[in-house]
Amino acid sequence: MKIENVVASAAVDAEMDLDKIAATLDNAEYEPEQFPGLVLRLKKDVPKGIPKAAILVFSSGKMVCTGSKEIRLVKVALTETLKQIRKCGIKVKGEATIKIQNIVASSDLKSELNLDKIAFTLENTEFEPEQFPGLVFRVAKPKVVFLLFRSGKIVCTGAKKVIDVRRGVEVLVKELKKAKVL
Amino acid sequence: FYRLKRWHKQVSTATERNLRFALSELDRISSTLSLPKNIRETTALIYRKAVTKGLVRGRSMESVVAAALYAACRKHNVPRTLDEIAEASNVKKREIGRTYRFITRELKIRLLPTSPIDYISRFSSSLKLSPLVQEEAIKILKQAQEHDLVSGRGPTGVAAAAIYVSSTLSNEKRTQREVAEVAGVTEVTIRNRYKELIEELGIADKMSEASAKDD
DNA sequence: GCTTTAAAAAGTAAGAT
DNA sequence: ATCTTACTTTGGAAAGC
Repeated sequence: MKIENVVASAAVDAEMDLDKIAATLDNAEYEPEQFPGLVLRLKKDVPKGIPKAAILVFSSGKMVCTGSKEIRLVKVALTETLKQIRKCGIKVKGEATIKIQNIVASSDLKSELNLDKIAFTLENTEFEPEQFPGLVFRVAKPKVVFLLFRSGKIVCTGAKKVIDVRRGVEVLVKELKKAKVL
Repeated sequence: FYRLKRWHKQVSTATERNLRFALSELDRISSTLSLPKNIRETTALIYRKAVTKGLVRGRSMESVVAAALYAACRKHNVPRTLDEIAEASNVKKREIGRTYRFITRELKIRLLPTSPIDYISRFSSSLKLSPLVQEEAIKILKQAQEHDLVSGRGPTGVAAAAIYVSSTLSNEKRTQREVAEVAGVTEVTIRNRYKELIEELGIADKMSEASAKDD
């Protein structure tokens, strides 16, 4: 499995002056009429060790970090975000409290899938080719959702821990084998 | 007691009013799509179940009617595309699809994916193709199913490709543009699907011979 | 429910060349 | 005809409508 994206929420104990940040940083977008959060885009900078990510900053000091390819990089991105915010003259104490909210991963079962048969055999699935070419497979424990494609490529989303992705794949494979579709 | 009585009365009145509006909306969409009575009845049945389960809360009545209609057409094997229903109603395609998946999940209605075969007669009629060409298109689709060339692709695109191939193989040729028009897909899609069909089904030679000739 | 963010899968679409 | 860009689906948080 390859992690493609990590979404995390974070918070710092400080009020954010979004107008001030938007006026100071050129990598920030702020359209309060459209969305209450300020969008801060970090571009990948290998020498500085900065990963690509997009951070939504709210006036309450709460934030959302998206786009990380590794769990570890969420903290790196948020640390850089606070650094830039402080550079705007806003005082922020300490580090942000981080909580991973969603992990998106992809993989390849290395076997073509008969989605019609899977949809017909398993109840926890949805398959509407007119609307989307992938089959939706919901796993209760761990609570994750898979998108299965006829090529055998799969996407896992909804996981809050990396181990949930692994366990989810185990459940998925077990179910597919039980239904003799893999 | 009076209070409870009045509450019942108000609820049933509100429900009836909702149902009346829903049925008039259903009639309006049905007539623009000229759908038969049995489909309107199935749609009304699904809509009533949705209301009973409180599935209309939080979304527009129109979207639920449109979604129920989409489901009813599929159930009777005379599918209308989301685009067609979106055009006949004032609901966006995306919203109808979401609502359809929602009520279908909640009411535990499981419908098989739409088969391209169910689109053949309607598309062929629009193209004024003979029953012979239609039957050939259906034969191609059955072979396509065996070769797993249907699953995961849009049903209308596959149906359009089959019609394009069968008409090309006959003396009732239709252009990709004409077929694309009635099927509501692009010529690029027909091209992608029909190339896959003739290659996998081994009728590529027959196709190139046929397209070289005139009607 | 919606709005905004990011990313993958595969199919389809639209506009440009 | 082919390329590029973009939209469909899945999941989750943020503040406000």
